[in-house]
Amino acid sequence: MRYEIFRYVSPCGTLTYAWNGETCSGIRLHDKATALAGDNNPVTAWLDAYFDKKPHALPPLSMPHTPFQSRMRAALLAIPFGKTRTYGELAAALNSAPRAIGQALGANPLPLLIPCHRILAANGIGGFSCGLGWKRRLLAFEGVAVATEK
DNA sequence: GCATTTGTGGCTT
DNA sequence: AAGCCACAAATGC
Repeated sequence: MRYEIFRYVSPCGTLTYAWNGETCSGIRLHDKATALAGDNNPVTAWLDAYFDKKPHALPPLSMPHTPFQSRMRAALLAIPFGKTRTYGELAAALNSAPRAIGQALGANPLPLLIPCHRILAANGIGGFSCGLGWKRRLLAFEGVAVATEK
């Protein structure tokens, strides 16, 4: 399977994603030197819409590696724009445990497309797999005030 | 109140 | 099968 790394410049920074022509298999939130210029992929379209605060259907994503991530994905996608949930809430929704959620989210190969950045700790911002700075920027972009910051 | 510890539950490799 | 986790709630002080 051949895939290419594309680059997308967003208001929150530069990110790169792997697009094999059919599905998005992964996304990285740091610039990659070998990244190609972004093109009219569904992923780019989605990102464009997202950063324009417009609703848009997700591009074809490579299926999660585990069934639970599927549920998690659904739960995450259910979070409206600009809203956040806590790990505990999400855990309750998935009938799971907060730490497990963190683990699963951290291993999520598709951050941002699956809004894992909207998950905050009960009294903090929590963490982010691809750099906490991104999370803060994204939340700020969505107009979410993080309580923990001070 | 604040700091630390413990419990939890399951995901990832 | 063992380690790992981006939490949370409960104690101890």
